[in-house]
Amino acid sequence: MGFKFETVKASRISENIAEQIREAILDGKLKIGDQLPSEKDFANHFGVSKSSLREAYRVLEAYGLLEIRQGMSGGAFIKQVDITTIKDSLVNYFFFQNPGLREYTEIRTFIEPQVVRICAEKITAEDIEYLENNILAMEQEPDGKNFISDLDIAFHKKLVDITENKIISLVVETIQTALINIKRMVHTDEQFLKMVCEGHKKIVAALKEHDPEKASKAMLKHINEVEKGMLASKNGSMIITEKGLLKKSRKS
Amino acid sequence: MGFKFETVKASRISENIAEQIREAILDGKLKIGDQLPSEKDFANHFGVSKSSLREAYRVLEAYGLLEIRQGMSGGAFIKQVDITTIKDSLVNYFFFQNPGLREYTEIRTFIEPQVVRICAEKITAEDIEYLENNILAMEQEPDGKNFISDLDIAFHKKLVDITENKIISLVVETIQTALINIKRMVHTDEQFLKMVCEGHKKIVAALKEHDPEKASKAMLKHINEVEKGMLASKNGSMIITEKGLLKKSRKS
DNA sequence: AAATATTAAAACATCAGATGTTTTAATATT
DNA sequence: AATATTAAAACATCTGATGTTTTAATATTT
Repeated sequence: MGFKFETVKASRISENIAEQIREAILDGKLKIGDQLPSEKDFANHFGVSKSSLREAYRVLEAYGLLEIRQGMSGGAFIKQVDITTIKDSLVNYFFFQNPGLREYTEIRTFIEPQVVRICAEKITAEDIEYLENNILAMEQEPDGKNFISDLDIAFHKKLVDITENKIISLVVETIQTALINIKRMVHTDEQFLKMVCEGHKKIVAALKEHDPEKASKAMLKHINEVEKGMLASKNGSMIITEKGLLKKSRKS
Repeated sequence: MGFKFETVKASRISENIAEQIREAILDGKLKIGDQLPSEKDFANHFGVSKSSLREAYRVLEAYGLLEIRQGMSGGAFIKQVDITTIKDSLVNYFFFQNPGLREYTEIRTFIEPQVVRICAEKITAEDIEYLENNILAMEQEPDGKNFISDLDIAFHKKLVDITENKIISLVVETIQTALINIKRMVHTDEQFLKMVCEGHKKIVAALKEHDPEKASKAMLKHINEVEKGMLASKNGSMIITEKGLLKKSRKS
């Protein structure tokens, strides 16, 4: 025939309803905070059973578009999709894709040096103060643990936020979160922590001088050092490799 | 208290079940293609009603982790999350974030010039043939329409795929898709189309010479030209601006 | 009068069981 | 051998009952 038809999925009532509501949101007909009718009323309105409507609500809730509250003044309310929902679905997606550490590092080396280039121009005194406090906190942390990870995420997130680019924010934050999950599995020693702090310090120093080139180079160096550090570190059951990311070497 | 407790959400049976299954997948206990018990059996196993189990299945389906088929040898099967699921959730997310055209262009200028830099080294004769055919097809297309968009996506996707970086692929493909949706709303004239083709040609030419620097510059120029072109184009009801992306100017 | 306790109602959460629809494998028919 | 029929497994939907949460209104106590 020279072309292919799209595959059609048998329409399920709940899907139909969920899609109608989603489209109403995307068309601007339903706004954040708007309350949908109660299960009973809405089911009647659509002429379907409560179960079908409830399934539609569950799906929209999974999309992050709906918040459902129990109780007297409860109900179904349109909600802004939050970044956690997105991160979760990316976790699901990347679980099957299983990117290598190299892939994470590569995209970071593309984006983050450019990010700090912009930061070098736009950064304010308060931003710098925030970053310096962040580094101090990281240094004073007795023995790493996961609190460090949060500080690390916060550091890179702060820089990205300065660019005021929501897409870049999402991308960097997501990668950062994924990397942290890997880091948690390996033993990050004193030396690794020191290396991270030093890297961050040099970046901030360059930003203080409003030197884009210097900041960019410092960031690039930092990212590559972190990768090297992660490849070097290991613990009993996990190994991080460039490809395959992490393999359980445990024989159970 | 010096710290904050996490907010707890009242546990719903369906959520509990969905999370258990999701974790089994992420733990590798359930593999792609594995079939879950039938609604009846699994509900019995959990000691819950069929409706609760069905709601859990709906949620997992929304996550893209489950495929449910009707019929005799049907049932619930573990599925690899596909990119469409992710794109859809990003559409939901960005609907509320509403990034400006500038933000899309900016991250493209970060990533894609670097992508072609890698391509300049790794590209094969077949790749080049594919890209050249893509450009030819685009030129021969009588009057734009949306077929062009698919070719445009395919062109950039091909380049990204050469890098063999699944994360970059996802990011670029998602941005490309989002941009296409915007492009569809404005009138892209003959001139715009020609500009895109010329841009693509120059990129391919540089790749043929395996010149990373040249390819990178050509890509950067192309991306910026496309942005300029989109800002210039308009139709009756839509205007594209750097910020706010697109506004309906229709007074209804 | 103010603080506290009780109560009622709205809305979701769950359950149980009946009925319908889809899909496929097995069987029967041509 | 090809086609048509049938049976069964599994999901899809419906109905209606009961339980749980939450809040607002009311009553009670101090």
